[in-house]
Amino acid sequence: MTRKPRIADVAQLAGVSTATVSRALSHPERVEGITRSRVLEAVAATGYRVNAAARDLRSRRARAITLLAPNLANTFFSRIVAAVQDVAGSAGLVVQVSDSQVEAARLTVIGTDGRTDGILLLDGAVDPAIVAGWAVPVVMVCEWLEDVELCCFGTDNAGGIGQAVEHLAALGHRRIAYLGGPAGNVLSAARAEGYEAAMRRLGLAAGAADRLPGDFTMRSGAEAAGRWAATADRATAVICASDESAIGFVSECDRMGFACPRDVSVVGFDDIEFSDRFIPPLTTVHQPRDQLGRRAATLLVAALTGGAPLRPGRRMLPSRLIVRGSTAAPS
Amino acid sequence: MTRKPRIADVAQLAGVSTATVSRALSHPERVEGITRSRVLEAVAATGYRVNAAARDLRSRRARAITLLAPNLANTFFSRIVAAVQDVAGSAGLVVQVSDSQVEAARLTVIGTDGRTDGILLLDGAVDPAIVAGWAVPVVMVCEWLEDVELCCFGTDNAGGIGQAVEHLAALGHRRIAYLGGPAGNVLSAARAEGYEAAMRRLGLAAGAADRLPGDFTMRSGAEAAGRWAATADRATAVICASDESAIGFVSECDRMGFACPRDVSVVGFDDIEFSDRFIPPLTTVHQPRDQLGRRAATLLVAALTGGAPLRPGRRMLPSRLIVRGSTAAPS
DNA sequence: GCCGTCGATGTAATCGTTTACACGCGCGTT
DNA sequence: AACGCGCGTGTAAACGATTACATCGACGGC
Repeated sequence: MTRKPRIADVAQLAGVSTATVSRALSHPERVEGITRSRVLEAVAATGYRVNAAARDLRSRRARAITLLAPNLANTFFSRIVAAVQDVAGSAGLVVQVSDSQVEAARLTVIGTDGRTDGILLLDGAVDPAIVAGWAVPVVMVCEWLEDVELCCFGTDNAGGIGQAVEHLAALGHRRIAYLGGPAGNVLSAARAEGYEAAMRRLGLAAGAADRLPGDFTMRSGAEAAGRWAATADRATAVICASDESAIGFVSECDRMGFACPRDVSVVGFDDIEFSDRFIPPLTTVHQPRDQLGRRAATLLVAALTGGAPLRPGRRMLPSRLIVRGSTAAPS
Repeated sequence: MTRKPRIADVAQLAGVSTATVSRALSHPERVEGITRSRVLEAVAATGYRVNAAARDLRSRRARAITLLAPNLANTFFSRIVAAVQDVAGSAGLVVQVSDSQVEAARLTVIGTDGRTDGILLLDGAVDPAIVAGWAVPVVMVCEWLEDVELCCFGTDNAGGIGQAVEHLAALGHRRIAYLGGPAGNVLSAARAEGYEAAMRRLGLAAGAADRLPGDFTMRSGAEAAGRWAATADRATAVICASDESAIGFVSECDRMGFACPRDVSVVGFDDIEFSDRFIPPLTTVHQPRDQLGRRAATLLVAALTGGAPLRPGRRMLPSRLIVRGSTAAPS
């Protein structure tokens, strides 16, 4: 078997220089039509493929972007991954994924070894010093870093929760509990604030027992249900910081003999695919994950290819309450 | 600002040759202790990071593997992505992801441009000719290519469905319908065969109306529910080719006023995270997705780093029916 | 007829490593 | 003493593209 064809082989076969071959492939408009077709013929004849490493080395670009998320298995993130892959792929960029919760050393390397041209960061809990050390542009999605000026896409968390509180209040609920997200998470904080603000605005009091600890997971939702059931004077509605925790909550309620929405109204956050098919269908705050991923990726790609500067600032897409079957008037 | 430090800068500062620096970093055992520490000091002092493109070019390795799946947004695949990323990351390899349903040209390039050292293919529907054209080792996960000899990890599909049929039969069901997967999919075929075989084995007849078309999605499950409800002599149990379609089926039944398992028993396939928290909790065939991803990745990584040959053949992990609340004796 | 310009192409330097090979040295063996 | 060996290190040749710069005609304006 013969060795892999190089650009020189193509050049020889086409009777031109390697420079012309290179140009014919990456800047077709710069070579004359007849030459170009001769080159393309030779490429086809030899089965030549450009060697990405050589190209990357010389042109100092990796033609790849990296997506960093705290939990790739999560259905919330995977939808974003898909959107990002779609736009990056169309732009000829490879998408690399990595868990953002690895040792600092590995995280540092990602942004400094030249294997990636830009980073999409979906985790607001990474050390800002590491992010600052990266040599490539960064766009944050969903979450953000508190004290760092970055370009960032997210949804209006407080506003979404506000709509949920209003919806429940309009149904007649007065005791509305809140099942929060993990401590230290920026989304947790923003959503909790949205809850507190809306409750105050509507003149509703939230007692200590109405603030349930959680961490976005189904398990934490189920645990919260136990806690909720154990309180003497139960809230008639619960707003959950994520759909997963809402599903955990409702499912555990069901196991304990409480029905939703008969005994308790429940609102989620995210509008993941399953929410619509849960029983009851989950009332939830829709987050345009596809849009989020798509727009963030588009911006990053533009910054890389067009050199359009990446202006810092939080771009918040509106969130919207989707009313389904898990909320009803208190009985 | 000064330019990025190169290996020569480190070498100069440490008073050694670039070869020694390179060795100190990639083959520490080949340089003497004192020299090595001098080099490491210099690396720290200069803030040097090896340039991945140069390294890849010279060593003809990409230090990356690529995962190809038909739908990255799907929660079924994302769990596998996470597992793969975990083992590859620990081995120092980057994971690239891509949609396997793109034009042939893009798919071809993936395996021939030297940006990846190996491919994890989760799609049994790609053109075998393309796969054959790839220059790197391939491991298939979950699905497989019918006529190509590849190393492949999967679960015992027919066996899993068999257990489901037996379980339902033991509960007293005689009319057991089957909601299939997309036509042309190898898993669909294997599971459908498992259904037919088990029905025959147990002496149960499956009528035409008992074979419902589907494509693994929730939507198709919901549609199947409509079809099921419309048949005169309804099956008392339905086995679905995926959890998603099972969830779609049950949820649509609920909307039509049929309760599960009171009016119909339903079994899923996959055991995705939500199944356990669905209402009712879904009886389903467990697929060890984490194990599947982990083992496939481990094997591929071993083949790449150790040069262990990748022996073709289907490695089928056992599947296991998890009995939960969506199945009961017919009423 | 001369000169400037422009477009197409070739020449060769360059990107930053890794690694085959050479070299020098110390040591144990014959 | 001669030799072989192994170890640690240096020298320099790859790896395979891209691209700045040079070259060469053709062409148009004066």
